[in-house]
Amino acid sequence: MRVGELSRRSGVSVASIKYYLREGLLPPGERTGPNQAAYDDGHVRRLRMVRALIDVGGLSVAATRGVLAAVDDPEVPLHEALGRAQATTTPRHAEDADPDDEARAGAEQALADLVADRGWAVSPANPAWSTAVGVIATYTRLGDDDLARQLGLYAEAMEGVARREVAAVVERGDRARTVEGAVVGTVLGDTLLAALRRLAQEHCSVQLLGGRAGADTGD
Amino acid sequence: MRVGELSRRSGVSVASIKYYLREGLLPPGERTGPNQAAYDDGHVRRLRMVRALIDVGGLSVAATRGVLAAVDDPEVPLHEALGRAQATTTPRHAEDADPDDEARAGAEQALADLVADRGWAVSPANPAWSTAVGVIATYTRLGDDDLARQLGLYAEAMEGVARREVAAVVERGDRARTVEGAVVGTVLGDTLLAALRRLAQEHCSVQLLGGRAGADTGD
DNA sequence: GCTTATCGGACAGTACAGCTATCCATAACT
DNA sequence: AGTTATGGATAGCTGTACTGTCCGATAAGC
Repeated sequence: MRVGELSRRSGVSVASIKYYLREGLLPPGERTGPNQAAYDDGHVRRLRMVRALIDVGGLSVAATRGVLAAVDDPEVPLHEALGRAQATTTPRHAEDADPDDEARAGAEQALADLVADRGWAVSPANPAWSTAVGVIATYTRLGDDDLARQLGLYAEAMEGVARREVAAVVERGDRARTVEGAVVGTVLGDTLLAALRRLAQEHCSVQLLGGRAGADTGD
Repeated sequence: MRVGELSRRSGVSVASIKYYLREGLLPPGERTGPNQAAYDDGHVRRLRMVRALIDVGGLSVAATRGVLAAVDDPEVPLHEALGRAQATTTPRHAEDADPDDEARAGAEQALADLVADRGWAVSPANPAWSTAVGVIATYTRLGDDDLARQLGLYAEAMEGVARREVAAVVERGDRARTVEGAVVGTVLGDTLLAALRRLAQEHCSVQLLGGRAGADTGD
């Protein structure tokens, strides 16, 4: 198939397909002549994945490229591919380490304690680590310590989720599909969890505060 | 205090403060002359909150303005303010309802079943509803049904989190602080939960797959 | 009282992301 | 043979989030 059909089948405009080709999100088609190329179902799949990561997962084009690179490279062992995919999907909050930042130091300690309590084997080099530290620090800086007190609860909930997710990922055969599924699951899972949290909040809020559900029309 | 000091105390440049004033994220200072105004600690707090929502929570300036509008309006009852804050912080995935979209219809059903199973009292008008439907539909469209099978787990985890969060919010006095805390908790909580999920995944992945932690340096 | 820094306000300009449009020589359908 | 589509390159567009510059007015230091 050529771009026209690829576009029709994927719902992505030809112009955007060309853009994704340029940006390396979509591998070039197989050449059938000096200026002619053919695409296959793999391209349709890939295109759908790109749109899912960008539109639903909210990744940037650059982050998407990073994720796909990890998915594609068969050299990389599974657990590392997952880690790398994770790393590229975790937005980096630079923060640039203000040396005497009390809030951040406290947050770092709080997270270290939490991890120790739960017996987690994690490395502070994981970008998620500094993201978490940043959030905790921000929260305490805003003068609210609720979130800090709920940290254990959050960690427990996420451990339960992660355990089942990792187990589900591991018990599969095909590496390519495994990595792909894990990546999509990680990225889309964030969005899904956030949405379910809001629905659960609405439910609990109705229960406790009475009245109608909170989120009528918004804006 | 005037802009210069406000800038120093908040770490936000004067130019950005002026921008936030123009965009209505920061209320104008109290006028002390035809072209002179004074700011107070409330402005410092507000500015910190703006940066937290934008930098850490990843909200756009427009979304931030919506959130703050809900926080500020004392007419709105608490549970509705929370809902509206929620609505504005839930990114709208337009989707524009393709009429015969099988995946979406199935996803809608799956979510309805889930909500019924758990006995949640939620309205499909909640923007989080259509976000969740969109994610589930995308997942099935990508040909993977793991996430769909994990839906119940996700919902359970989020219900546990939400129950404690709502309880924590309700038991406070001051309305303004309550709403503010809830908003910040909702927005920053998303980021924190995502980060903790990744850390938990790393831990579980190390346990199950052996080898080093997955997220060494990334990209 | 005079100088110099700072202020608020308005508006133009910048940087980047993510497309979108146009052009052109070739190739494919009809 | 003529219309339409293709690959490839490059220019342009739209939106977001600032940043820089200019202005006349004011405040602060001497």
